[in-house]
Amino acid sequence: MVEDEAPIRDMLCFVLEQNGYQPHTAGDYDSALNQLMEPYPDLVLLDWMLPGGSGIQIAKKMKQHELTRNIPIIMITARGEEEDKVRGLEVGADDYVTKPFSPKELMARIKAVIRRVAPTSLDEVIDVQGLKLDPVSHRVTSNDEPLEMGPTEFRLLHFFMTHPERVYSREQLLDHVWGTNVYVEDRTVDVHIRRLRKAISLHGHDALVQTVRGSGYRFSVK
Amino acid sequence: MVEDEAPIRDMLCFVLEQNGYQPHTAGDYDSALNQLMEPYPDLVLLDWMLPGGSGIQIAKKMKQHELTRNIPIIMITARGEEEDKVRGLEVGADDYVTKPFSPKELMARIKAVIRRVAPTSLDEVIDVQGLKLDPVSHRVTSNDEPLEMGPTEFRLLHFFMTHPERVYSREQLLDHVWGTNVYVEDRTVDVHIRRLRKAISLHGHDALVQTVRGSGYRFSVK
DNA sequence: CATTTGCGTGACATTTTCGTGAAGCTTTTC
DNA sequence: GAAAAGCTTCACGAAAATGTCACGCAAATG
Repeated sequence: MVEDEAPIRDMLCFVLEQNGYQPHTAGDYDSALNQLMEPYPDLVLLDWMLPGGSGIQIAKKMKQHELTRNIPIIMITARGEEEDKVRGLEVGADDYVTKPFSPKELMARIKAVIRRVAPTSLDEVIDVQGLKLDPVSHRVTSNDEPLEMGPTEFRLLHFFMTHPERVYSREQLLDHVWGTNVYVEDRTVDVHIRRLRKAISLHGHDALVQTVRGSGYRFSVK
Repeated sequence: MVEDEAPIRDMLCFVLEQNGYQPHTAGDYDSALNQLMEPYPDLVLLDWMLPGGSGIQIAKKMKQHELTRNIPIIMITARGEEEDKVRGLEVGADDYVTKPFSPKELMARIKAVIRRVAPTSLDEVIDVQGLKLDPVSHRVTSNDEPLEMGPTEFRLLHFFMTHPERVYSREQLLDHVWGTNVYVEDRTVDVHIRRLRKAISLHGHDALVQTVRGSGYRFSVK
């Protein structure tokens, strides 16, 4: 949370902790950028009205660097500051709340953004019915037997396992797994889906990658 | 979407369809007003710079009539036209975007407006008497038992469940579920209605899809 | 009650979509 | 710098989905 006024910081911290989050705060530009890498946040609450107008600077910096580009941003604007909203959304903020806002509204937006962007937390071993993926060691096992796959298949599986129970079109998968602004044919996804299925088919785990005809693919336990 | 320039219309249509919306377009005042009632839109994207300054006229007309008063409006303005923005918000626009705008910004605003106006019905599981539809995972269950159906039947059911207790003619259903400018026979709807009923008949949920003789179909709990 | 109108239903041809193997090219590895 | 591995595209066949029609039944009409 980047917010220069201490009372508001405290209030927000209280609300966030009440809801099970672990807020880290920053009051100015430098402090905010320092905390981007350590501790790496799941979401940034960014006050747009920082002294010196540095809110937009922070957002821009985040979008420039690979590691912080995908951290979702919710910006906090004052009512009526329409220009700020426009610029914020242009820069890539995912959502915004307008001061004054109710804690309930803020929580709803945080949950919505996190659910959309990163349903599962990072850097922990993900286990779905014995199919385990370790983002740190870059290993995948099926009932503790090691599996082999290419880099793209690994990223694809990682994305799927952190975003389960949700349909993604081929273009969305290209955006999330390949990266934005990559000109690759839609159907290329099919081939990697096939390779991924083949790679994790050992104990029938290929059934987790499901085709949703006309829409895309889904990673699901059901 | 009311926009007089065809290239921009096409671009916006493309973006909207990519994001799962079903845009209907109008290029002028008359065409726009005609489409307000049929097909009844969930949201109006209104270009403020229509020839003859008729953008504001459309907004005024909408606010005068009972049935169109509550349809949210997002207006599209040129950068710097502050007076237009002020007048637009006075007349009752819910939000605005400034040309040129990024697709991401437009989508964020559309979602924000829809969420504010109709908190439910977006990305949430819809449950009608045990018949559940999850727009995110693209799943339908009847008393928690999974149901199978084709893409068209899914879209049809999704439309029905978000617009219950209201009769729709075959042509209206074609507009909303198939999309504009599709030349398909009216009677084709019958067949898909039948397939939908069959698909959700597990626990008698087919009774929710009702025939209104001479008028069309209705999704209703009564 | 006879007729007309509107709707349900099964079948079928066509189109769309997806899985799959192979080939060519690029990147990485040793 | 050569070999291996990986990525992308293409082509083809299989499967699913779609649109249309014909027929029969049921509801409205008068």
